[in-house]
Amino acid sequence: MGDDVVVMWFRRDLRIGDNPALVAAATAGRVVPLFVHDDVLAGPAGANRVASLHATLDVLGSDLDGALVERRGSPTDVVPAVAAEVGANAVFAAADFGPYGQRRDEVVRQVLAADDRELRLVGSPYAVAPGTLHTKSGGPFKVFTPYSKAWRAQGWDEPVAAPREVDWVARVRSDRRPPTPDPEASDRLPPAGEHAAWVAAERFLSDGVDGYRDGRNRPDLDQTSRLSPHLKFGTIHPRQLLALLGDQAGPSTFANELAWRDFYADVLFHRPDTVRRNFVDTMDGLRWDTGPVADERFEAWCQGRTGYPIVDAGMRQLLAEGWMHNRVRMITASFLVKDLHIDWRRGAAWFLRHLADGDLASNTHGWQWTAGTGTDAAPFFRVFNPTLQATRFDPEGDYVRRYVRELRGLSGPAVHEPWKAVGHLFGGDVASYPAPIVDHAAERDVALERYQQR
DNA sequence: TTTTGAGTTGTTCGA
DNA sequence: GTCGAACAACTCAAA
Repeated sequence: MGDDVVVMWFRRDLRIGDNPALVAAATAGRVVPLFVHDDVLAGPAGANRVASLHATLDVLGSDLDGALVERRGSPTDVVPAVAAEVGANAVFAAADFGPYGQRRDEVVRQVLAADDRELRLVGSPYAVAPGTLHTKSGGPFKVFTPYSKAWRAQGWDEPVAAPREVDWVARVRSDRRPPTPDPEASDRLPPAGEHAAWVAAERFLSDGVDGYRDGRNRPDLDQTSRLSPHLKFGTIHPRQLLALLGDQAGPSTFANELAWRDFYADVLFHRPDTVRRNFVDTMDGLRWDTGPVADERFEAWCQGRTGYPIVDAGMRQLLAEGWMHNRVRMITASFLVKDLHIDWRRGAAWFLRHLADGDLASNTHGWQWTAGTGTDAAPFFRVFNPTLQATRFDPEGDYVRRYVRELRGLSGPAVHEPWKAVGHLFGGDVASYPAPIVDHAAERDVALERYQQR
């Protein structure tokens, strides 16, 4: 380590342990740790994700003894400016494979190069980086199962230790952070930062992972990993989780979920257009409802007032916590697309805004899967029945009662079908709950017809 | 080139 | 209540 100064540009890898870019930076010289608040990325981020980001940066900042530099602006201006300001000959970062990140990094690379500085991308937020795996004929995978086999065969690196000593450059100026849309949002979110990620990971892997395969589908139970916000901000890396799983990683359902994350990142990397466009263009003729009635229904869905308790519970959990149980994400998404016939893009945008863990690749392709426009487009006749899903996965109705206060007077699974209850027998609150805004059986037929006609 | 088997997460119907 | 079949037919991945 000489007198050289380098910049470590943190993006979505907000941790010190197992951070290959940081190791490379620390080896190259004295390090200026930088985070750039980019208004382009902040635009679609709602209060929950902004609060989650700020809380994560607070922890990282204190872990770095206050050396973290936060600037606001476009990274294509800010990163070269900071590099020039501190006299850095190189900027280190983990690669970003998203559509915007790819364009941004290419511009940053060029601007830096014009000043004889280097952008060095080391590592990625994935166990297997997008673009790595190919079918035998050389193309990208479009089906998950063969991808996951190649993914396991590929394997992943061991985690790297945190650099023993980093010579952080102190006292570089920071900008004021952009304002938080909702200052109270952080009170509703789980603890952020690298240490909290480890606590969550060890809790889950020591006593949760066994019940995960079946329990993860039960929103009334707490049997998911709750690691998605940490994976989103990189306070933990999937490679670290796979190492903790050890020999169990092979068959485990949880490792499979990590493979899904990598798969969708790979799909988006090869098809950046699918943020807006259908992955399968044979679905482009699908007719979506628009206009005032559709807008009113969309609003009812957003606010959790559709009259279908499991849907409303999920949508209210999203607003309250910036997180929704995965099974319920599928139920609510299916309801928007198949029962309300509203374009998956509107639902995807709403989710991305309000989810603290909102990830472009997983969110986009999760929605496309539900809409039947994405990978595995064939079984388009798969329409979730919200009441059947509710009774199957929230058998006692505990999840619904947690988020839909009006229905707390209904006990057991009766809460899933309030239209069968006689309001006055169960106290006044049930009467204030909306009647179903559409009839599922009828809308199911409409959806099937549209999918056939397209 | 052709063939073959398979594809996250489902629902409904009828026996 | 439980079970298997049908749903409609397409595309992918590998042999």
